[in-house]
Amino acid sequence: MGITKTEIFTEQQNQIALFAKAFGHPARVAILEHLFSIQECYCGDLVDVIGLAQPTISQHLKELKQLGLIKGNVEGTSVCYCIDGDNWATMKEILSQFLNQDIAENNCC
Amino acid sequence: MGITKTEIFTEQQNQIALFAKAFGHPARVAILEHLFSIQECYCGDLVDVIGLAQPTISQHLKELKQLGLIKGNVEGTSVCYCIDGDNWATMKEILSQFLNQDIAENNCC
DNA sequence: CTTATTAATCGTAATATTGCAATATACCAA
DNA sequence: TTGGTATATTGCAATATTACGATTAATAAG
Repeated sequence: MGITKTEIFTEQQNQIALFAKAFGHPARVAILEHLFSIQECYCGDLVDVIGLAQPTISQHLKELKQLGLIKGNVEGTSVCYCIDGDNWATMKEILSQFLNQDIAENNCC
Repeated sequence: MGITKTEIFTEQQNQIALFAKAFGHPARVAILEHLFSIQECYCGDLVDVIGLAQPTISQHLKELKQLGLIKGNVEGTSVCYCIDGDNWATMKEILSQFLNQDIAENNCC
């Protein structure tokens, strides 16, 4: 059916999945890495750096913005994007808890 | 087009995206959380616990296994699944490096 | 051998995602 | 006002994902 049954999962499980999905495409990984490395940049810069069409980059930026991971600041005809540090920290905390679960030694495999 | 242009991204960016995609669905998050909490379990257990149909759970297990995050051990007609500790640690290292990037203080937003 | 049990696979429907051309919008400069 | 620039939005085609019924495969039990 292509539709995820979110209602049968906990809010925490859905939230982890939502954040993880943001990193589930290399273009969004590349956008975030670029933002980390140069602090701030414009949509057009990302189009040049990454090599996808402008509407495609714009769409990926929109998803990251809707999740709160980045912020956009209008400067004339340009929009300057950067990481939203507070929300990034929150997301990091949620994902880290999931990643850092303790692994048992004696299991079936 | 629905197809990701993996060839224009670095191997590291694609790998982060691949791992993140594994956590991009709450059913797989739930499967992994359950495996962490009880160390090992059978496919049928997960069907009961999570509430998706058996073929659906089997499909999610297959994806996690292909990525190397879990292992399956055949026991008669059952298959016992558990976390693959080594590969989990590798994945955790790769994702942590991405999540723990330093955030600049003075940016445009 | 027959039957039950468990999980994998196949086939398919419904929906989501990716990517881009075309267009729209918003702002600036002359 | 006109033209240029930067980004967002729309519409659409191609592909991927999610979910499950039906079936198959493999083993165990009687």
